[in-house]
Amino acid sequence: MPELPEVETSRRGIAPHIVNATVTRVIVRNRQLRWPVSKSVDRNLLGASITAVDRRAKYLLIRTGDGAAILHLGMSGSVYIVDRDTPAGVHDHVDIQFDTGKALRFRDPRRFGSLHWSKSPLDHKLLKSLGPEPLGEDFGGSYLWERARGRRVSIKQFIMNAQVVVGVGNIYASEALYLAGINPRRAAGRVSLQRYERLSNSIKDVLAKAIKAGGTTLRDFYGGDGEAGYFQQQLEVYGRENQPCRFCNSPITAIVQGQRSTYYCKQCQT
DNA sequence: CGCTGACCCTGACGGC
DNA sequence: TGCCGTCAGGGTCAGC
Repeated sequence: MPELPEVETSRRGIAPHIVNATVTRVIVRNRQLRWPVSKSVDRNLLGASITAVDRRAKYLLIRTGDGAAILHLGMSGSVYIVDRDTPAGVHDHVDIQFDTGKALRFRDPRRFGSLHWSKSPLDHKLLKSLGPEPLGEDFGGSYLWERARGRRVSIKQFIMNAQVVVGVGNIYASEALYLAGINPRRAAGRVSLQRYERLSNSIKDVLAKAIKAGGTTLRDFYGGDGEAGYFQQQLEVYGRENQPCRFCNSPITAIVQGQRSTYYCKQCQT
C-alpha cells in the first residue's frame, strides 16, 4: 500500500497529535509482524515523551529522548490517531496511548509491516545501508548514472532498489519512467547520463506531487488524519492496461518484472 | 558482487 | 450465492 508519499502523508498526519505527548500505555495485540515485535519497544516507549516523528525511506521514526520506535507499514499497514478507548479491530496490532486521551493505532492486515526499537535508528541494520532520499540534495542524474555502471538489471528494478535510492515503489517507478520516456525493460547500465537527469527529475516531480495530493488511495490508504489521498487521479500509466496513452493514444502495456507489475507506453517509452 | 525467484500474510475481486 | 484462482502500493533472503 504505502510508498514514500503515503508514508510522508501519514507522518504529517500523526506528528501534530503525538509530538510532546507522553506515552501512558503500549498495547501490542499481535507481536507476529514481519519480524516479532520485541518487548523492548513497549518498555522504551512507556513513560517517554515523543520529541519528533521523522521519516527515513519508508520508515517512520517515532523519537523519544532515548531513541526511536522504527515503524514500517509494509504493503497493507496504516497508522491512525484514535480516541484511546476506540474498540480495536482484528488487524489493529498496536496502540500507543498518550496522556492526551488519544492513541496512535497501527493496523496491518497482511502483517508485512514491522516495529523495532533502536537507540540510534539511522544505524539500525534495516536503515544503515539505504540509498539517498530521492527528494534530497545528494540524489540526481549523475548519481544514478554512476551507480548504474555495469548493471544489467532493468531500469525499473534498479530505481526500486532501496540500496540505490529509497522510496520509489511500484506505482511511482512506472510513473517516473513514463514521464522520462524510458522503457522500463532497458538495462540500467544502458541508459545515458542525459536520460538519467530526466529520470531523476521525474522521480522528484512525481513524488513531490503525490505528497502534495496526500498520496495515492487505490484501495484503502488514508493518511494519519483519515483523509484519502487523491493522486490516483493523476496516474498516467499505473493500473491503466489497454487504456489509451494520454500523449499518443496507443494502449498502455502491462508486463511483470521481478514479480511486480509494470505499466508503460510502448510508443512513448524507448 | 549482481541478479532471480521464493516467501511472508490477508482480503478483494472477477469468472464460472 | 459460493468457490477458486489471481492479484495487491513492501521487503528479505537463499542460492546461483
